[in-house]
Amino acid sequence: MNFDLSSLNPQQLRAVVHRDGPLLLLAGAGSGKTRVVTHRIAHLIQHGTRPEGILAVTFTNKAATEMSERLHGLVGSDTAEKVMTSTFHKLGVLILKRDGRSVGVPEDFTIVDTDDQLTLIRDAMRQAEINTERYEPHWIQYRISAAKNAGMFADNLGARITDVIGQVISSVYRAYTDLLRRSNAVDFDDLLLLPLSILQTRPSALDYYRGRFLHILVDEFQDSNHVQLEIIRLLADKSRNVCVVGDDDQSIYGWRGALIRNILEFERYFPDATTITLTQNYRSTSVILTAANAVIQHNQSRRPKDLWTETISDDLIPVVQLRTPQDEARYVVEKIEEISRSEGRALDQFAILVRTNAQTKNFEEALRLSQTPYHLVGGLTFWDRAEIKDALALLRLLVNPNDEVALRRAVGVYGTAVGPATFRRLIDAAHVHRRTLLDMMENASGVSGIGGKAAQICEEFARHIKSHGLLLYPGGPVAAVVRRLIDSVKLNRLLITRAGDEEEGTKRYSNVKELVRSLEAYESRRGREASLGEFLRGLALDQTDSADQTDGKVTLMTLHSAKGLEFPVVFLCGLEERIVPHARVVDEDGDVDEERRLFYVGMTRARAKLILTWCQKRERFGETKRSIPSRFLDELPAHITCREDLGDLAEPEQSNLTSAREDAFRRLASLFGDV
DNA sequence: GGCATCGATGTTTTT
DNA sequence: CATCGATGCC
Ligand SMILES: Nc1ncnc2c1ncn2[C@@H]1O[C@H](COP(=O)(O)OP(=O)(O)OP(=O)(O)O)[C@@H](O)[C@H]1O
Repeated sequence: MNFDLSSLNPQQLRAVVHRDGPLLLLAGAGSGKTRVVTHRIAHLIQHGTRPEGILAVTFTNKAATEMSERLHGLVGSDTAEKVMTSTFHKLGVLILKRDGRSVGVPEDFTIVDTDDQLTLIRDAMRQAEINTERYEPHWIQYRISAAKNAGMFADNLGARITDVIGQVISSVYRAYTDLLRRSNAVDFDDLLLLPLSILQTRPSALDYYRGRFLHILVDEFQDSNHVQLEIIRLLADKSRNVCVVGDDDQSIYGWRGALIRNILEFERYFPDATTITLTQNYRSTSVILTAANAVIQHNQSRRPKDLWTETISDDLIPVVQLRTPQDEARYVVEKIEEISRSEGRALDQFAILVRTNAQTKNFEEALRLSQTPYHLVGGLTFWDRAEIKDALALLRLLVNPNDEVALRRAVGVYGTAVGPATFRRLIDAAHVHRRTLLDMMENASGVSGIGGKAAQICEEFARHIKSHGLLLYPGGPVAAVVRRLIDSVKLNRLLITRAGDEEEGTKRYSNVKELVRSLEAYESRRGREASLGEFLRGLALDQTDSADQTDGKVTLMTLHSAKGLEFPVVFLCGLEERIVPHARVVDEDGDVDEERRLFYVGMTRARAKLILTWCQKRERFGETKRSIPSRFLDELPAHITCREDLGDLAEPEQSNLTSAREDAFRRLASLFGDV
């Protein structure tokens, strides 16, 4: 073990060695919360706790990886590997795999993504006879998700909200759940809700997990929702060994059900909790911290904190005005080169943070053009390509022949002649005969209403899937079977036909081969433990390309993805009204304070240098519109910022102001008949 | 039942 | 502007 308690300040030390009962560490950005978590784990292990008995939960994969890496450095790889560092959703998969049968989920379940979810919601609306014109499927999807995050099943929701809208949502929710279960599938929210339900209703399961996880630690607890809190509550109820850390000022997931009160009122849920706060920031310079503190001060309800730092700096924070996002990207890339050269910083010390994934496009172009190595976090990935989803649909079917969404997609690729009507008949027949959809397809000619051509294609397709499905068995080869299936359906030709262009089709097929390579890599990693189902579930949960090295590369990502990370030099870009705060929040009377927290999170990622930029013009939905700087920029103390104007348009704020003033003047003048 | 064209809608943010 | 679903024609 390679860790040293003397590297902690007295408060941190107290938290690390705290023994009896629940512990809450509520502290500001960069005060060493995550460091406490990792050191606490190391300390527990050193004092005899089995590493397997420790569960460290985070909310994002990146945070889990980060935690795991820090742990490796502290206790060595062999030990670190045994500690269960996981996201809540991964933990949910673990519980569902072991105990899902009691809630109607088989071992080899499918996890549907948000696209599939929407497809299913549309189906469910049709089934529940809800007009898709009258109710926006997206909105229903959102409402169902919100209900799930609040711990409600369809019946709970229907009983609780008795007005028409509540009934509409709960009826779709019910039909949607039926569809999911019939497909042996769950959605992301189910990965939390169903495990909670298991823990609540199956005492033997609860006992098992309580015995397994003797110590629980949760990072970024301000982002927990109702269901997550309840899971922790149940798991820790007996041992009382729970340590949660977080910062109310960094709560940025309210839109997916996170409740700040989970952390602010922690003592209500764990009455015997000890609370420790940390006030020294070890990350940022005084200038950056002063700026961040000044901004977050504008939020109404928050726990006041007095964060301070010893790192004095007199570098002002540039607030740079650019003309267009293209200019902005070029400027940032040039600046990175310049700073990198003058200060001898490697490129992995730089991060470009933006509000939306769409904003990354211009930066990618500029980075590529200047041949600056970069790495993009999140956004649309390799796995979102149509041909990859097509191929994945085939794999999903191998594992789970009930996966309706996958079947529809896969058949569509395999051949024409099978459309919605055929599908409907198959589903109905499967229902009547209580067989899987794939079984019905195999005997499609026996289903009334399905004609020769369609039946033939169905049967052919079903035989491909079935015969290859038989080749999969526990401990057996995986990638080899998949390769065989892809050859036997002649995916290569199918993709070329579909693309209508040899070259394009071949390109798509090479992406599929890339997918197979990734499966091979997974298989050699897991050896005989490898299973296609696990590979697919892992992919649903985490689409990070593990081959994408971050060393020596600039990081480009959204503010949300940046939480918990730190970089010596941070660029916060696109700081305009309608971006930060986002238009949707402003227009729909949303939570502007959460947007401010997002800005705060961004600023506090920076260790040494923070550079803020905004553009005068920006394209939205094809048309270029004038932008004005984010209101949050006005909240920065003027004496620590330095405004730079690299735009070429007249100040829009001023011209607006002027014209408004002129307007008022004219109106006033007209009253006196003096125009 | 497939296929082309048209039009609405969307870019928050993640698992 | 680009995607995706709905509509209508073959
Ligand atoms: N006692 C300490 N002495 C020196 N450095 C420290 C100390 N505590 C924390 N740090 C350093 O400060 C930085 C921030 O720590 P950490 O990431 O744990 O903070 P955090 O509170 O989790 O931050 P955030 O909430 O903003 O994600 C890290 O680089 C960490 O190594």
